[in-house]
Amino acid sequence: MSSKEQYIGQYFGIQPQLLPQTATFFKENALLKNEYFCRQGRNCNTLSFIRSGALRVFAYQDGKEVTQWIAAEGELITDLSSIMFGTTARWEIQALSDCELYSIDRNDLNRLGDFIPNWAALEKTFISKCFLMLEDRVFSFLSMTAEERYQQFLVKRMHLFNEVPHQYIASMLGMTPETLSRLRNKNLK
Amino acid sequence: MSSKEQYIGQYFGIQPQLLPQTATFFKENALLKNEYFCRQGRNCNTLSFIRSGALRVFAYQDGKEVTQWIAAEGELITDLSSIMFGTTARWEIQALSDCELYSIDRNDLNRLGDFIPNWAALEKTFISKCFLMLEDRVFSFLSMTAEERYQQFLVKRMHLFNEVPHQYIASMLGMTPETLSRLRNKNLK
DNA sequence: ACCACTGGTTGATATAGATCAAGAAAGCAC
DNA sequence: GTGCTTTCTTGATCTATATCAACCAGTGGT
Repeated sequence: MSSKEQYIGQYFGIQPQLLPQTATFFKENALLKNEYFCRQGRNCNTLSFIRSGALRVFAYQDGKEVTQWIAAEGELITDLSSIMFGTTARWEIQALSDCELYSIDRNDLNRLGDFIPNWAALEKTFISKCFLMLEDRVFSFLSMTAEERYQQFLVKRMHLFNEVPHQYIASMLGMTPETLSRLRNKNLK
Repeated sequence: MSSKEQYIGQYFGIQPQLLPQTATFFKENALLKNEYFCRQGRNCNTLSFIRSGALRVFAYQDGKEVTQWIAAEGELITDLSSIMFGTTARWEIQALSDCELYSIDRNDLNRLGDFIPNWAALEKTFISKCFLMLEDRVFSFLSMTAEERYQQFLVKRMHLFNEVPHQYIASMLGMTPETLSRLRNKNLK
């Protein structure tokens, strides 16, 4: 089984016999560091598995960039509103490093339902899991200090520290780079 | 068309001719103030439209109650993880006032797919919208001050101020009741 | 009417984390 | 390597918001 098939199977729980056919819909492509996967206000018609590299989802607020999320190897990236509802994208999505992707466009994504019997249900399941993850994230802002969010991040996604600039991690965690730096320092001692 | 059918049609975009049959799955029931709709750690097998009243979704953190969400008239309430995946509930959900509900249980919810052709897709759409709402909420914690979140809340859900204790709204917005009180005071002048 | 209870306000103080500013390190180009 | 840019760290200060504490205003029960 190709790596591509493994990614897809893992994410959506597609029956093994349908995997090869499903996988043909996903095309390999690449992004160079700093290239945009998608621009706010334009359409984003692509959903991709990240085979290597990392991307950051952000938006501007009062002239500053606020990082909403960082997606890395083995994860999915898209602008959900655009891919699901055909709206313009809510987010800027930019490659933090050279990226290799397996990508499917909006039309093909919708066509998957034609031969995967329970495709809508699989999508529903997938989006529900994303919802629960965001629910946890909201709760972390309601109930935790910056230091606790940092600790939790260490446990869940420590590997990102070696892959992407810390300033973006700080922003994603709702703190300044200075605060993140101090927390790291404090924890090393 | 009954009010029940209107609620359901509005939320899920069900074809008018299927509405009466769909509506029969939803049973009217009521909760008294302070009664629990669902308890953390137990199963939550119900999804309900709120016909009147309000409920609060919360969890305990360090012995304190942290309010994740408040749902009011015209909105849906459930513990998504429990209803979707059959897990135990992540949240405590309690009536803030006497509530009238239209409720469907997990089995019937799954049975809706048997005669509503594109039911899974409708659910997918619904959950996606919830996801986008949470995305906005996360962004509000990343990029806004307590005062700005309060202002945004005023625009979106001001009516809740007259329906539920302010301490829960404060918690949901990620601030203390004292801070909310001061912000309100400041804005009246 | 009275008491008890819950919820809201106000003031004084404390503190986590932001901001501002200056260096230090680490990448990257040539 | 040498310089140039980007990122990270450290220190000094400031500020939004939390905490603690007292008090006040409703509301429901008896």
